[in-house]
Formats: sequence, structure tokens, C-alpha cells
Amino acid sequence: MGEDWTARFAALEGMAPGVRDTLRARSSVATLPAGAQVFGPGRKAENLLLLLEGTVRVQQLSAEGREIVLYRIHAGESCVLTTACLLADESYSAEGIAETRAVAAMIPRAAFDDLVATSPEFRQFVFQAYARRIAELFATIEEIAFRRLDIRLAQKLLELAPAGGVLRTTHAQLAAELGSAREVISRQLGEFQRRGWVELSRGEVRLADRAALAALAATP
Amino acid sequence: MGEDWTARFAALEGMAPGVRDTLRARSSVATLPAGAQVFGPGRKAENLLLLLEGTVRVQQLSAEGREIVLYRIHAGESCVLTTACLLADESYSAEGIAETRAVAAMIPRAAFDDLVATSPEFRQFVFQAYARRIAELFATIEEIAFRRLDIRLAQKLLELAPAGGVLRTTHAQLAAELGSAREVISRQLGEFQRRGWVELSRGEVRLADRAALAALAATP
DNA sequence: GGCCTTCGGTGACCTCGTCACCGAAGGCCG
DNA sequence: CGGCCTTCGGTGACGAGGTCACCGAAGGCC
Repeated sequence: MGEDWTARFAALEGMAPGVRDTLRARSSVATLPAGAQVFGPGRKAENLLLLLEGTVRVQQLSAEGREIVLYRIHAGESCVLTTACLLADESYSAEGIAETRAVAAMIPRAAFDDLVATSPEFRQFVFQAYARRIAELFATIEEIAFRRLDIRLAQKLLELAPAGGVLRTTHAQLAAELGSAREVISRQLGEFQRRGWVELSRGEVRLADRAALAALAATP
Repeated sequence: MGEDWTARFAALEGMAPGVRDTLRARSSVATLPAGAQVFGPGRKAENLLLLLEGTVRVQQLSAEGREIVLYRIHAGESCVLTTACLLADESYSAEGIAETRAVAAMIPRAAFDDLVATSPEFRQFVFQAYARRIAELFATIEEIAFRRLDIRLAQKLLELAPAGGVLRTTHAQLAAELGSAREVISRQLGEFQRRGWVELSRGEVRLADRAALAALAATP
């Protein structure tokens, strides 16, 4: 915590010194273990999070126990959407889970409010984050409604796979990513394997032919 | 325009006089005809809209010409989501259409920015609108992904039908409401008609048994 | 009345989700 | 080590929903 975390946050780069001073003075840096619930239905958070390291998965849990991944917060992004609920005193139905060890700056509600009031750049930063997330949600709705599942699965595999090309995840988790069912994902992955595009083993998917997957993912 | 429109806007009721003075002084009231595009991909709006009368339909247009209705802005609500894009200088893929004649207060970007800076209540108002809309979008995603179409159709019919129970709309429009296909809606409406729940004629759906539709809509 | 556009109905077929099972893989513990 | 339990994935059958191709009916417009 001794170092200046505001220097590591690209979006704050160009901000007036006063903003960064306020952030440094009035916020703290927290580390969350992988798997920790960052926010959720039963949790009354009081901080805006700026994610410095790691990723946070935001997912919606349905009443019948089904779940769907809505989006991810990556390092360098803020969690404004969920914070709006806190600022507005609204309860929240979705939850955020740290997928890896995550390091985040926690900005107390009052400090956030002050920054929004005093800094035009900070306002711009906040509204830009909103705008992008909303556009992303719109795109997600369109994809779920209209895009074929094999295409979406190929996209998701490419999006989630690390450099090595070995994705450690279960078919059930992939189904939750896409709002689909486990059996359907199993069958579709089986088809991909038959074509030599992936290799399957328990708990992992190895991408064997990224180009072929990308070609499918790019079909209009 | 001579009257004080801020008095008609419930959310502004409790605000400090200064806020309402600013709104009155720096904004104008515009009337839009039914069918007018309020905002859209090719349109660079410069105003935040507070809708005083009428409704605005927000829909996403896909590249292949398909469309899906995302949500509606009703009288008494603001259009913050789309405004975020303007404030953040982001381009916008969705469009807003006035469904009826619509009367809206137009707040210039600079005035909106000032209000967010100076009034804590106005900030709360803005963030609350965001939070609600986002929660609604999350719920929409869940419904599209998991809810049966007959249930969603029954819900939509009840939501859209006026007091008389006669809905003037085409099957294709209903399909766009639900992100489905025209043929599927036709078949489903045919089934509802066979059960005596609706009566169909060209360009209209008459709700004959609201209770039955509500019962279906309420199935978990 | 003739023409054109929009609207809705239909059958065939494909994709996707659901249900019911079952076996295989891996962890745990005696 | 063997036995047990949980998680994971594979499968067949079927139902719901989307797509394609086509066609006739309704209404608007000369």
C-alpha cells in the first residue's frame, strides 16, 4: 500500500493531481482471494471498487438455481454498475465473484460522491464506464436472442482460453457462461472434438485449432 | 411551456429549489410526434431527456436486420442510460422511438453536468435511474435465456394491453418485443386463441381472458 | 376492378433445452 | 490398497423454439 496505486490505473492517468490525491488519501487497497464474493444479494457494500489486478465475474442467479454470466470486470476497470446500486440504495440481485486473486482500490461512498461533484474528468470517467457496460449488455442480449450457440461457444472458448490454449473449466461452467444447458455444451464440444478443433479431458478443454474456431466465431 | 414542468416530475418533487430553478431556466420542453426517432446510431444528441408525457421504446437493431425491444421509458422517467453515451462521447448502437406523441424536457449537456456537480439529490436521482435500468436489463437477460416463450408472451400481452384489452399490434412486432420469430408468435397466439384466451384479427389482439393469461404469466 | 404490399397461417426441418439415466474419473478414508 | 461418494460428462428420446419456403387473405391505392 506504500506505493501510489493511482499511477497503475490507466483511466486516472490524465486526471488533475487533486483527484489522485483524494483517491490516495481516502481509499484503501484490498486483496481478495480467488473465489471470494465481492458483492452479492445479501451483501451491503459501501465501496466503489477499482480493480487493479485480477478479474471479477458478474453473474445473475435465477430463482430456479440456474445461473448466467453477465460480464467480467478486468484489471483497469471500475465496478460502477454495481456501485450505482449502492449509491442509489437499491438492492441487488446479481453477484460478483473474484475469479483470481484480485487487488482492488476501495473508495468509500462519500469520497466517490465528492469526486463526482468536484471533478469533471472523474464524472466523464464514470459515465464512460456506464456507457460501455450498457452497450455491452445490449450486445449480450442480442447475442443470446439471435446468435447460434456453436458460434457463441467458439467465441467464448477463444475469449476465455489463456495463451497456452488449455482452458480449465467444466462443461457446466461453460453452459452458465452462455445461458445454455450442460448437455448441449457437451454435445457441441463433442462435435468440435470430432472436427479436431479441441481436445477434451475431464475438467479441461484444449484448443487444438484456434484458426478454425475463430473462423466459426467470425461467421456473420 | 409557460407552466412549471418540474412540478409534474415526481422525482424532482423533493429537490432543493435551486435545482428546479436551474432546470426551468436552462432547459426547454419539446414535443415529439409519434414514431419520431428520439436518438439513434446516426444521431448525436446533446440533451438529457426527462419524459413528461408518452413512452419511448428503446430497441437494438442487429446487423442482419433483426430487432429486439430492450425496454421502455415511461412518463416520469429519465433517459440516463442513453445520455451516458452522450456525456461519455460514445457512439450508440440502439435507437429510441417515440411510441406516442411524447413531451420531454431537454436538458443541455452543460446544465446536466452542473446539476450532477452541485446537487447530491440530483446525483442520487441519476444513479438510482441507472441502477434500476441495469437491474431491469439483468432481468431481461435472464428471461430471454431461461423463461419459456408462452409465459413471456402472456406477460408481454398483459403489459402492453390498454384498459380496453385490445392491443393494436402485429405478430411481427410482438416477435421483436420478445426477441423471437414471427412464425413462432403466430403459432403461440393461435394456441391462446384455441384456448379462448385471446381473439385475433389482422393487426390486433383482443384479450378475452386476462385471468388465464395472468395465471400463465405467473408460473414460476 | 386490378394491383401491390403487408399480414398471418402452415408444413418440413433443424437447433436447442429437458429429462432420465448411466458410467467414468477423481477424492477421501478406512 | 479397496470401497465409497461426488462430480463430471456422454447419450437417447422428446418437446420447445427458430428457420425456410410458400401461399392466401386483407387492406390500401390508383
